[in-house]
Amino acid sequence: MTETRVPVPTLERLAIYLRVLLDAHESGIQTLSSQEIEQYSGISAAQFRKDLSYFGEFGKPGVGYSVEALIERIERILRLDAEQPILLVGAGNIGSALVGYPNFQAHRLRIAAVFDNNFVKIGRPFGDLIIEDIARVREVNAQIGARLGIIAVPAHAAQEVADALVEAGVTGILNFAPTILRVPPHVHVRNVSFLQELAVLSYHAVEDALRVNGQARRGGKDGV
Amino acid sequence: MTETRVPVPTLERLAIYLRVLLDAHESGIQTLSSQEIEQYSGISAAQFRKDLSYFGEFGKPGVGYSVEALIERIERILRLDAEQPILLVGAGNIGSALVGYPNFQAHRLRIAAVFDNNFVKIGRPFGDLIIEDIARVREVNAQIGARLGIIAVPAHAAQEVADALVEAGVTGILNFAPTILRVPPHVHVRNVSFLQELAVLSYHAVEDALRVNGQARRGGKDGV
DNA sequence: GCGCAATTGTGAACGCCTTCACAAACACGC
DNA sequence: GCGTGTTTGTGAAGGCGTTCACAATTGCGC
Repeated sequence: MTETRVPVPTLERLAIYLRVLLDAHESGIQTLSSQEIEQYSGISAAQFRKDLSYFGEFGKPGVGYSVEALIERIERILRLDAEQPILLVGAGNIGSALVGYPNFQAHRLRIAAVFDNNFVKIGRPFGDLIIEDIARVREVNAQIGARLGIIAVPAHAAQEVADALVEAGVTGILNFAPTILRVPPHVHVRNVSFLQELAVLSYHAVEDALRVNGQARRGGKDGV
Repeated sequence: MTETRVPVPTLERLAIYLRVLLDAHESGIQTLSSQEIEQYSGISAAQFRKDLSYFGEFGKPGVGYSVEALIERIERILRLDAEQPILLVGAGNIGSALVGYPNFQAHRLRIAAVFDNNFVKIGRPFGDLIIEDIARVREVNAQIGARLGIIAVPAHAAQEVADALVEAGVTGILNFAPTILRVPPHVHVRNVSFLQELAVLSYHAVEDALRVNGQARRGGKDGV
């Protein structure tokens, strides 16, 4: 039933292509070959063509891809052709950064409401918005109809917020809290974890430093 | 030469295990089986055991893993056993959120210096730190010796900052700017892209909504 | 119109990570 | 001590996404 024919990595790359194409469009470029897209995106030409092939044919052999048409196509695929309202929960540091993030606009993503559970914050302005009570999320989203939500609260509160968002009709959650969220199968979660990213970099950065210094790795697997 | 024996996904999961283990440790739990870790982390027991096998043996058959010892082991693998200083570039919204992010501490990650190129900001306090001139990054890092850097500047300035960080001795970069960074082969980059994450969610959220409504997909691949 | 150069779309080969399945190791009770 | 139940560590199998390679298609110049 849940036919996820399109690989998730492909979707992730579509967003990258879109960015490259928007840049090119702004520069007045009208046509791009997969080869050129490789130059700008760092993703191989073959990969690009394969990714697009999941959604049909679009380029012209010997010519390439129409920048404008491809932008429209990818936007339609990613449902970024119409404005996507988003519910933000958590009016703290991260929430603040997100409200002020300038790049959403270009992708027609808009934070349509902000929630918190701290009664001191509720009612206060937050960017262009007023912080609302998380208890009212369902009520508010009955008006907005958002399918996307962002969780930017401390880890211990994240699950509760996730439940509330799902209750309110959200089917896609971007989670900044360092916790595993339990959600119904029809809801998609993507986690953003600075710590995880930094941990991976930490491993590589120092690992490489040891190699560069010509320092021998202590023998066997145990020498880590 | 560059023997990356350990898969990157494994490293990403190590950070997750570490979090689970730290939680368990705090709860006074002394031993965990791979089965129980699956419960808490959402990652399969087999995967967990396989991941650990890259670094040697550690559990005891019939018993499980010592929480405390495993924490130490993973911290050593990820180089989080000693404090890791980090250079942050960009004293804007995102930079502000990062400086205020409370969870770094538990992983011994510390933002050791903040840089910007805006002379209005330079010299001002930023969290516990004073904003320094990005032009001095090399000089400053000669003292700090950081191998990790975070780029939290607008896309158009990101490449220049990356070059400066590499010059200053950084070998791992966490990039928040929506651009592909060109770096020497010994430098590792990981990108954090809210837009990309939201785009993927946008696809799924609406895709599923259509299915739930029982709305037939328009025929063929083109019906996207 | 026709040959040539460029570029697409895609089946097939490949490689890598995940999952499986089981022998080996250990605790515990009797 | 020995049998039983549990859990680990890991080769082998499997699945999935990437890369390869090439036939098909188009533009362009002559």
